[in-house]
Amino acid sequence: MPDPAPPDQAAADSRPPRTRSREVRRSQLIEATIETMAARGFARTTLTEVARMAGLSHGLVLFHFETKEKLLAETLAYLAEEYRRNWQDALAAAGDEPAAQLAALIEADFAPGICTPARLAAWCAFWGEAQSRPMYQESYGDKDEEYIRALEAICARLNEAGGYGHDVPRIARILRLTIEGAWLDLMTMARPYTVSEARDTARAAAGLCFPRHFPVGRRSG
Amino acid sequence: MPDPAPPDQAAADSRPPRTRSREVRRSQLIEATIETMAARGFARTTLTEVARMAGLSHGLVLFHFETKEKLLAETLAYLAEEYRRNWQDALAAAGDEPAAQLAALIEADFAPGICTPARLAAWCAFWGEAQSRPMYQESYGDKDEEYIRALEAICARLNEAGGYGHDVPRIARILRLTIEGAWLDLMTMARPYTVSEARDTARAAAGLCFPRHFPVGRRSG
DNA sequence: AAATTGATTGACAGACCAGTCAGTCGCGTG
DNA sequence: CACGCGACTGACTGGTCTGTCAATCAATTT
Repeated sequence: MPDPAPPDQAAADSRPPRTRSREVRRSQLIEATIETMAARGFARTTLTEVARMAGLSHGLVLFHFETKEKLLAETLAYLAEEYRRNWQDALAAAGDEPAAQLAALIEADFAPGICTPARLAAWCAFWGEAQSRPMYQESYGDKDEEYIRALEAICARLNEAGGYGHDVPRIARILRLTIEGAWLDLMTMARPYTVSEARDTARAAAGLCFPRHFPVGRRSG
Repeated sequence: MPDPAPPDQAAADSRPPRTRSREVRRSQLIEATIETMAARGFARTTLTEVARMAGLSHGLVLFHFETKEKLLAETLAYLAEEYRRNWQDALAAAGDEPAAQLAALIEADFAPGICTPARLAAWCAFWGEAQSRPMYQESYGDKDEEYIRALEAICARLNEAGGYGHDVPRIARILRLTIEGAWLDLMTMARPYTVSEARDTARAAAGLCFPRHFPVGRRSG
């Protein structure tokens, strides 16, 4: 029933306070969870720490999420959804050419909103714990499968257009592993390289797979 | 691993019992730690659970390792050393041809003694927690750097021999990411593929990088 | 202004866990 | 045989963490 929408920024706070506050708090607590997991890892992430990161009491975390388990599950779902929307939007904006689509996919995976230190670290933390928790695997298992399907479709079109004669699922897997791996290298490596170097590595892999579509870039401008 | 030490051999007990028993127990407890981490993840690995997995009391774990932290650190060091020796032995046995060396490296990474469900899962668990714990990163940071150096050296020789004109560090990184990624896919994927399919993917990546040395694989052998 | 409703707090309870310790067991030695 | 010593056990402790709850606060509504 609340519908008034004055576009004033101070007025934004005067929106229906109960229901809206609920969503604001949940997002805020999920962000705090990501930060905490990045800083302390999965095992040492406590509700008290999450609450302190958000500047709130730990009772409130339970008020909004009921259990710690649910908070973590929702945080993972939040990350997975954010990731999915990111590449899907990029793909939708890339037009119909498969080469442009693949380039857009690579670009999207290293976009600054997604490829953040805290988010990378949180992904790693979840990922390490997930294989012993089926509930977590579902959240990003679906996301991965969708991504794989999209990538294979693009590779199939490139493969046909260029007459490369590749084993499409396998070539798509090599590309995915390079992208994901470069992504995670940014987190793992003792001496990390830059995001743009990671992206260039992924592009180089695309060049190996489809040289006629991604001309092998000597490192020039 | 030449010495998995199957228990229940009366002959094994005839050796100096105190000192040797100490080593046997430590290995046994480290193996139990790997199993426990694979089954329950890092966060839910408790000393009591490790002890029960080994059929011993939890007090004994502390007797041999002093603290839980040290147990985990030694388990990670154990895994890292096992991994390192595996590929270095394979490399040493591969002769002088860089193509054979690269093939041996790939083969070694998917060898049955190393590429075990429990070991893969334990690696994942450590890996997810490590980025918030510098002490862990050291253990496998060194190992990784050694591996990278070896792989780059091989790639450099192949690159020169075949006149490929590759950016060597980058091409070596693509290969490493494919190998590591395929390795971890075995753990992560909701619908996992087989070890031999993972290995074939790594070989296919080698074929993309060095087609004249790794003729695009119809299945050989 | 009083009442209502939902958000928020912090003290508290119950559970669990790492680490301690006093004592037991088993084997080799004097 | 008795003694010593190292391996081993399990009850116990102190601390921490999750989850509960009654009280409080803020924003509407009556």
